[in-house]
Amino acid sequence: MSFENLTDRELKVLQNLIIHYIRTADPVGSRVIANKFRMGLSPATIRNTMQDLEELGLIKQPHTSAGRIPTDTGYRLFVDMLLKPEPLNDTEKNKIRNMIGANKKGIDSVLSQTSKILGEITNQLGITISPRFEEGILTRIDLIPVSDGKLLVIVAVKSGLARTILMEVESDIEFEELRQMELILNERLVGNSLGHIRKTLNERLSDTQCSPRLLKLFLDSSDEILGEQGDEKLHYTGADKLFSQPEFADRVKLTELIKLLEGRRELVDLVAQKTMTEGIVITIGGEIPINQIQECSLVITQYKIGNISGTIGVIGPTRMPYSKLISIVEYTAKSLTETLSDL
Amino acid sequence: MSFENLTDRELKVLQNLIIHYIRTADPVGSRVIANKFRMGLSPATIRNTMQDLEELGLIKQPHTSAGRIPTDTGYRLFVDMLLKPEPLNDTEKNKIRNMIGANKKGIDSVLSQTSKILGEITNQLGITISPRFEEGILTRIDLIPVSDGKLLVIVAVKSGLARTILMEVESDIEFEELRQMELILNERLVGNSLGHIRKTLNERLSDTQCSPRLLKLFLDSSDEILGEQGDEKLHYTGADKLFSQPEFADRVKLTELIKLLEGRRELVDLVAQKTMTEGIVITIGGEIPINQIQECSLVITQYKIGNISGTIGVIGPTRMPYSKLISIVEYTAKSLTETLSDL
DNA sequence: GTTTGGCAATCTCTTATTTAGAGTGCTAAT
DNA sequence: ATTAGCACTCTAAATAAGAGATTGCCAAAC
Repeated sequence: MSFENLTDRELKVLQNLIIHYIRTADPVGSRVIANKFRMGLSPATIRNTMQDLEELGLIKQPHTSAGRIPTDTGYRLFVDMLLKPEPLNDTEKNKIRNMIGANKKGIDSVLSQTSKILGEITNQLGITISPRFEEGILTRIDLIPVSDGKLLVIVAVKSGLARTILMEVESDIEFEELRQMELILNERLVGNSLGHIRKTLNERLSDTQCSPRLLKLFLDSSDEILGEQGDEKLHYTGADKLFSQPEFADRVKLTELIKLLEGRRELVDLVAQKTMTEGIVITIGGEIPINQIQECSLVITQYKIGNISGTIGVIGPTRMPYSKLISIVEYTAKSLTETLSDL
Repeated sequence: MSFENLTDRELKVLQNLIIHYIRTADPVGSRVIANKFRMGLSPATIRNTMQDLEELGLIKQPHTSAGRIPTDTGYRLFVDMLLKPEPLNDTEKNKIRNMIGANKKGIDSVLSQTSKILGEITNQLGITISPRFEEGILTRIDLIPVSDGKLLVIVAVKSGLARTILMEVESDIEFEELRQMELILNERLVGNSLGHIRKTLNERLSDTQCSPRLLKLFLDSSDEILGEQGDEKLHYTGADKLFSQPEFADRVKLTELIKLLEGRRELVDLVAQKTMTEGIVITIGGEIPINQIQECSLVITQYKIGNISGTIGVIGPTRMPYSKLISIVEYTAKSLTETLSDL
């Protein structure tokens, strides 16, 4: 359904209604809109307009004789057409930047810290997902024997990120054997993205004449080494913020949400998929393909470390202050990208 | 206060009361104890005994005309003297072992999985804390230049655990310089525990004649490299289990608990401290020095990986099935230790 | 043709009131 | 020492009553 021929008045009423509802969480009546927003119209007139909006499926009544609340469709229209992003003031910007910069002990801790900031200043659930290593361009592989029978594989990608994997090997592997393998790997793989390498690994290494057992080991563990999806780490902070929101008054919903968060996988997949594109992505209510959070919205965006990207954002009830959140998430991603390129 | 001169009857009544209360979460009245537990005494007699127990501070009434519930002291006595550990059956044992073994992609994922098991089969909040690296005996240090200006430090300790730290260095460090530093570090530090090394680092390296700038860098980053407290990772799973318990009916308590969990640090410190000793440690209610969870109990124990130890256990309301939990936590720790030494 | 005031109707939310039930503590009898 | 009996207390659930909000619609006003 297209809403292009909505009158100005209808748009204005919808906008005010949503703004007010986001603030108060109470169904909004015609009187409130007429008085609080000084539209120069009587409640009765507003009522008529509201009836129209309801017929269009943009707002609804929880029950007769309550005011109206926005539907998902209403929020969608609001977000797409009526929303004016609320810029951050300097205090807020500084707070974000300082908090992200405060703790530079590695990317993981920065991300954890970032989810905390997001949670804190948005009053929603802040989430961060670690970079999709797959996208990284391999710059180097090292094979280091540590203790007996252990081999440490170091996969370094552009922009200084590195992953280490500890592998089990037969204990009688010769140093020279390793050296040679290392050489071949670097020769043939460097410069490509891990994801690409993983897909084409067999061909790339097919005609080598290095140690067959090492080769086999490497091929067998390729998923682990090169990063098969599933190792993106999810950080979330601010669950307590959601608890105090009226939409989570229902214990069952709360429980479901926590289960989802603790399960991680499902959420990571969802978010990762939604954010293949650049810029802020907003997903509202039923647009989310996960049952447990269909009364929630997602505001997410990408951050970058080198040419690898990851995702940050917030989850909260559909009744969330989108205009503010967009600015916050955007700025936080920007700051995060900067901080990460620093280190 | 000592409770050594409690009569058999008093002990028995206390025991039954606690057992029943743990099951039902309802204050237990004299009738229930007299009838359900076939003590051969009338409710009136039980009432008298209960009055004694109340005077001793072992049980209390939520209000007149409710039954009694145990106090923290009561639980303590119960745990120390009256509890018969409930052995696991084979099904349970298998489930634990299989689930831990199912996912061997590195210690972190095993620990995460373990917290999940604990949560699931105890119906409490399962927690795991990663090994205290400090206790590890250094077997080797590698310094590997990765990209320009990045140095990867690999710290390997006994039992095949290794930690990697990515460091910033000046980009014109020579290979030979590194090699030499590496040699010296290995020579002087290997064989000691990281914690010990950290404390004595300055003396140990004082009279070396290796690259001064590398030395300085290393000394400056020693905390990061050798493991200053603070990097023990906390995994927890099963928060939703707690939500459905009546003791968390109060939203505020729930919120506080979540905040605590998300804060991590405080909980890690508490648990780590409680578990310096071997064996199961049970901490009940007010014995916990954290306000937010004073109506909770902790059942924790150590696991080992090589000679390094970490902690696992459960958190739940003081009204928890201690006798079962002890067995579960104990067996899980044992299985975990085995699994970890495998890999 | 819009817009508005008026008003009955509807529904929720809050607060009281009542009632039923459980458990205690005490006393007197066993 | 144990127990039956009983008045008393307090909670929890059910019911009732009342207050408040908002709507939809109609007829009047602009």
